[in-house]
Amino acid sequence: MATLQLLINENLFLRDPQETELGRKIVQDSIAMIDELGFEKFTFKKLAQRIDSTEASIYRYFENKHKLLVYLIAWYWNWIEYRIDYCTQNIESPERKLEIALKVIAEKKDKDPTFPQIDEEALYRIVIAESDKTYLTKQVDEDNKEGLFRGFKSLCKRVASYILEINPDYVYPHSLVSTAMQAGHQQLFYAQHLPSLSDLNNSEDELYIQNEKFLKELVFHAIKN
Amino acid sequence: MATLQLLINENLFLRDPQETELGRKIVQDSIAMIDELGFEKFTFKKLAQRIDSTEASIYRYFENKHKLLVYLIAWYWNWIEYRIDYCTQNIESPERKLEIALKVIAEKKDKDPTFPQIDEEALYRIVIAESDKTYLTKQVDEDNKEGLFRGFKSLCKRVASYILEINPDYVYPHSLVSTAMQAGHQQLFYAQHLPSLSDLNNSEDELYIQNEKFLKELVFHAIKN
DNA sequence: CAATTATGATAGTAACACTATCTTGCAGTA
DNA sequence: TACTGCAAGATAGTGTTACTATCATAATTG
Repeated sequence: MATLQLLINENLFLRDPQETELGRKIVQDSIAMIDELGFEKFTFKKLAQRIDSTEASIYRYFENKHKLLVYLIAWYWNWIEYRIDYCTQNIESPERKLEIALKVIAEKKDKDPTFPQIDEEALYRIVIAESDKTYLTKQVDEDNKEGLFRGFKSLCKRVASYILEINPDYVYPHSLVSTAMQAGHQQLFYAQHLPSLSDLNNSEDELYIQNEKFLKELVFHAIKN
Repeated sequence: MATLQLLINENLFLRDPQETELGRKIVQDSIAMIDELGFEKFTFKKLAQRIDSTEASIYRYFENKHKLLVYLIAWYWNWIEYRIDYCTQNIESPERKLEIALKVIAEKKDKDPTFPQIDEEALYRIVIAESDKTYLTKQVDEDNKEGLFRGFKSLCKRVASYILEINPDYVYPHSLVSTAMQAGHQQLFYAQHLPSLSDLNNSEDELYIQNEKFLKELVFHAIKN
């Protein structure tokens, strides 16, 4: 298994954390800490203590904790797009490609040995619970201009293109995809914390399969003419 | 036009803000301020200055700013349920009721003279930009136990019941409704800030109509058997 | 009139989100 | 080997946030 590196937008960091020992530790341990504490209670000070470094050193990699979160979420979406790429190799049928994309988005996330330094399970929990906070801010327009959300947007565009291949007359391909991608996370969160907002039963095995089925039905029914 | 008061869960406040002058000012001006500054930059200190009161006084009404936000969002959902109630009076057909519910959820929000002290337009912008933050926290389970999300859940249940009337075999009525309600807000946010994630064009007149159409198609296609 | 209670005034605290500066140590180069 | 550059550590400091506590005062109620 080859060890790869995902290319992340340079505006997301001051110094590339993938290139140094300390940088990798920052990313690795921030994933663990945000997962444990939640984003609001996570601080650079606590992270510094944990990795036996200093606040100042962390600030040399990331401008602030918001950028670090956006970095992690961007990494996630790049990873998902890479996985969709990988899994749709040599497949022609747009229906099949759409199905695979939805599967990759909704499926249970296990450790990907291609990226040994990232704990994808923890990161997935962060994506579910925190990713909306990356853009629900007053600086969203500036952040967007800097290209911080490129990963999500590019993925959305790609899956929307499958939909247009299937039904060129469908009017809302991007809206449908962005809705489905967010719904996938939301339903997992609801199933766990606000179960009356969801019909997925919170049993580990069934959960992800049901979620995938819900999304597939939603999308394929929507684009049927 | 009768002036009504919505009944809000008592766990959301320490002293009922609807019953005093100061309380109403807190609610009114916090809506304006959160709309202007965004929730993270909004503080009780700034609010106190604006309404010529003190931090301490505001803390006598709301435990903290998170609870205040949850209060505002709860008010909003109660208002929406009241409006759906109002607009579905004497209507039998579940299809029609579902349509009306989606319309009320998606339509442009204007000042409702029934609640003269609330700026519904500003509140709607807050709901779009901030409402997810009410439950995307580590204390979601405790907050939920206290019934803080009752409004949203009750509305979801009601609309889901329309769906089950239409098609008793549809397996994901709650998931579909919660997805649609969130999608409605999300698409408006995307249209304005991340337009490549949406197909709604950001022209004031068309926007809400398109959004409503998107949601209706999504929901009605999903439940068709 | 006395008692209660809402509000205001003021002060204080721990944590947070940085910023600045200076030093150390190490890797590469002349 | 000495020189240079730079990453990281050490330390300190600042303004703000999110509270909590206490006391005074004014208005309302019994």
